[in-house]
Amino acid sequence: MKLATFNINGIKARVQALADWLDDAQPDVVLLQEIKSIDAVFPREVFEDRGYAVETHGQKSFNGVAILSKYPVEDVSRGLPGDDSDEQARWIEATVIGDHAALRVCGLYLPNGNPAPGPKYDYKLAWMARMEARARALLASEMPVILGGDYNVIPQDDDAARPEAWRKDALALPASRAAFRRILHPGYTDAFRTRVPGGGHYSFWAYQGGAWNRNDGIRIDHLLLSPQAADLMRDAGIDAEVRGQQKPSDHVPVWIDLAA
DNA sequence: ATGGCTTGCATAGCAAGA
Repeated sequence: MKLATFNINGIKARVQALADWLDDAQPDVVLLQEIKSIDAVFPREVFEDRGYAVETHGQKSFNGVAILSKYPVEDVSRGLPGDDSDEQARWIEATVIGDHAALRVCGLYLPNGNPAPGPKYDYKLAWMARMEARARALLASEMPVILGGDYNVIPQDDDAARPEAWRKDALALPASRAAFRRILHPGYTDAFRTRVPGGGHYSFWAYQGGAWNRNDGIRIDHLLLSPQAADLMRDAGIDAEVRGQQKPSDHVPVWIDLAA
């Protein structure tokens, strides 16, 4: 089973680019972020015609997450637990029934948090604390769990072409990195890191300043695997070439191959 | 860079992103 996460930066603007990548990469399960669409107008037929079940959790203009799956999907849950007043659409989870295992799959769009300090940064850290609680609860289920999405966290200096440029940014501040480690530490594995050590591998390049052509990127899209999911992993990678194609998102797909 | 692109939207300049 090939499972990917992809921040598409607006589904309306990215239908063609996303369809082209699906046809080329043939993922079985895709976690989408920043669909920037309400559920009612999400172009689900494009994906249903390709054999995907479509589950969305959108809102108007901003944020929004979705799951595409060629395998059956059960028990879909929308919204991150822990704050009933939070109306931002940043979390969706579902059970995907593979040929050999049932996986609990969570798609997430973690808040950016800039400018820091400030209320947006406070929201980011509070959201990460809620995610840590949910991640711990899922570990206790002993199912294979995948936490995939746009984390808006540069975990280490190796994950940025110019780490000094991000020193005071909400994506790399010590408190952001510590909160990321608190999610990881109870038992999750950063899938890409186990497969490819060292720097120079990114998942986002800004639209400004020729960032792609200068390879001035950051790695902020991650797939975290519970022990039971890590045991199933056969391979992991980043489809960086997608960033150089027509009308691209500023993020690219990050994927894993699972024996599931 | 005090944001140099890109997206969405009450379609005209904003807000938000990272």
